[in-house]
Amino acid sequence: MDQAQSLLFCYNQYMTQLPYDLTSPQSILQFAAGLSGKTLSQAVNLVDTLENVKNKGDLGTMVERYYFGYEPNSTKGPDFAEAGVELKTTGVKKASTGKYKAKERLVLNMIDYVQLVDEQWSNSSLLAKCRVMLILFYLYEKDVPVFDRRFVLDPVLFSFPVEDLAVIQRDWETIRDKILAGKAHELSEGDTFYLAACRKGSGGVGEKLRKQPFSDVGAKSRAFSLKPSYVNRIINDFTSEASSLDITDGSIEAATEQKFQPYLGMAVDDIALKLDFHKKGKNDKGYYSNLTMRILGGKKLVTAELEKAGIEPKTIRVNKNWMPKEAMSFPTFKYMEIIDEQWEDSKFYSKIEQKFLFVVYRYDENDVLRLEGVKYWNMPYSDRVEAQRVWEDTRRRVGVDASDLPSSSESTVAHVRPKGRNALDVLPTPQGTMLQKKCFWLNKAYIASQIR
DNA sequence: GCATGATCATGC
DNA sequence: GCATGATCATGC
Repeated sequence: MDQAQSLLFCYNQYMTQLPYDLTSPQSILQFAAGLSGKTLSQAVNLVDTLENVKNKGDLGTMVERYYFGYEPNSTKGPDFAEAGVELKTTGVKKASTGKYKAKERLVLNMIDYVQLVDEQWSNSSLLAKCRVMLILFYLYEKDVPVFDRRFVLDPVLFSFPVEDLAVIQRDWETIRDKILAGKAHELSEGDTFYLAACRKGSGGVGEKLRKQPFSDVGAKSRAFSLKPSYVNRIINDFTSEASSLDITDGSIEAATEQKFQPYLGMAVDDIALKLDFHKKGKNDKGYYSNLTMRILGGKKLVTAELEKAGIEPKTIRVNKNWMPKEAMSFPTFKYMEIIDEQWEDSKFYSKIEQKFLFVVYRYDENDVLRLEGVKYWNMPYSDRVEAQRVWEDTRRRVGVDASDLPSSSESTVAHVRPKGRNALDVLPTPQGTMLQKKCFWLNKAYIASQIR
């Protein structure tokens, strides 16, 4: 064994417990997200000697070996066979508009001219390998070694949308038909729309041409690939900028607030246009919350990342006098459980102990709703004492008569109110009745006093 | 206009 | 299928 192999051996021994579930695409994706905003050498402890630095190296191979901890294969099936996921690592460039664009086509797999003519689309080797792909995007920079190139977009677990699949199948058949006609040597990327037969191989004068089944003319080797324009669509539709909350200078607060900066003072309708995220109807109750999540995450929601960072965003709409339109709800509690709980073990306790990010939208003098500002907030101690009193009063009263719980007139801070899918969404009570689900709420006037 | 009750769309 | 964030709806 040379040094690289022996190090790798130790590494694999150490990694017998992989930090992700090999059989679960979601788990693999989640683990891949750990690369977001980082370079490979930041993500794993790479020893320079492991790879020949002068050799430009293949980032995809290195990611498989050192990040995911398995030895790259060139089998026909997907890289993560159990999960049916093929790993792709591809470069992007930053366009003058600031958006990321594909540096080049995304190569899927080599075309075997002889074998292809015997395949049907449904049993094609292309589909077998690339039905689901985990795509990682790194920023291409010419003179930077591959392991120092940064993964700039979130990874995408990609399967072809059905409407695209129809086009791709036609493209695939177009390519196969050309080989059937003995014209493999005439293949061109321009023959097709999304899927293309791109040149792949050494090229040049000494290139060994490949055999094709229905002609004696040798053909240059080609691979199935997704055209750059198609990769750009994947980037636009499925990614958001990585490191949106990847904290480099240690301040989660600053990183988060920065995300809101461009939208401060902007009318909600304009934010909606800019993010291309629109209210689905009068009853789209999650809209402002989701809009907030998209300001933070671009085209996708970012709940999980925020949770990890210990941030709970709360969207508050206020009128021009800064009075919230609504009270603030928390998770429901179970009547049969709360009676045996201690305050410090309760969900409400853990909620109000944590830090919130208040995202305030305000109706201006002309009744236009605008993003007014964001503010980190924790509940002051004296109010937590009052919240505890309300909670303990609730626990006591659930035991007596669960239908009579603290209302908002009984405390300046919190009250109890229904919160369920509908009137049929009920839970058992100690009295043997079924009662609508309820939760703790922070009073409207209390929130008003806090955002002032 | 406010307190209270009822419910919606969404993500996991 | 359900918890969740949040808003809508209603009656006083």
